[in-house]
Amino acid sequence: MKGARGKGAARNTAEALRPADDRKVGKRKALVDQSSIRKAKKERRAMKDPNKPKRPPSAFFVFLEEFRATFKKENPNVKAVSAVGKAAGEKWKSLSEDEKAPYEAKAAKRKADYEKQMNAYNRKQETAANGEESEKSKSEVNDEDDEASGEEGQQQPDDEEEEEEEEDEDDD
DNA sequence: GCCCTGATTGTTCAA
DNA sequence: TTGAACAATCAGGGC
Repeated sequence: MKGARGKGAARNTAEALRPADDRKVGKRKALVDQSSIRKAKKERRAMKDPNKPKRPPSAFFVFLEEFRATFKKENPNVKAVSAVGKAAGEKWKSLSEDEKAPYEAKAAKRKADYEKQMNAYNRKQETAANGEESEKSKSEVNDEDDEASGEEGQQQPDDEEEEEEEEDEDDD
């Protein structure tokens, strides 16, 4: 992970629907004005579970991954992500349904994978919650003599979901 | 030095 | 139903 991710632009989905020229006008300033929003976002990110599976890329993002490599090769001097994003967006729109199909297939696959991971994640969460609850009731029973017992008891079932998907590259 | 921004589209989730 | 958030990327700029 690169740590700070630029969710700034994407957050303006409504704005994103507007012409680019509209959008680039003092965007950052406006956002800086919304410091409270930023704060909230920060808090949200802070409390976000790092173990939670990341959202799967959409077909466009799958395409973008590939496009970036190509774009870099063809434009080694252009480093701005905004340029890549713009170019990718234009190219994406120019693609036919047929050309988009493989990316959509990949995205679907990733999505399926994501759902699996989410399942496992949710199960883990439930198990943890249950463990906590039983732990709570246990401590209610034990009341005051547990101090020494430690937390070894709540060993989570961890990786029962080995995620052995192994990417069977089926595209064309 | 750390954190945020920009630029894009599609998907997901919450209200 | 609608709209916000987030997924990747990384140079550059602000504080």
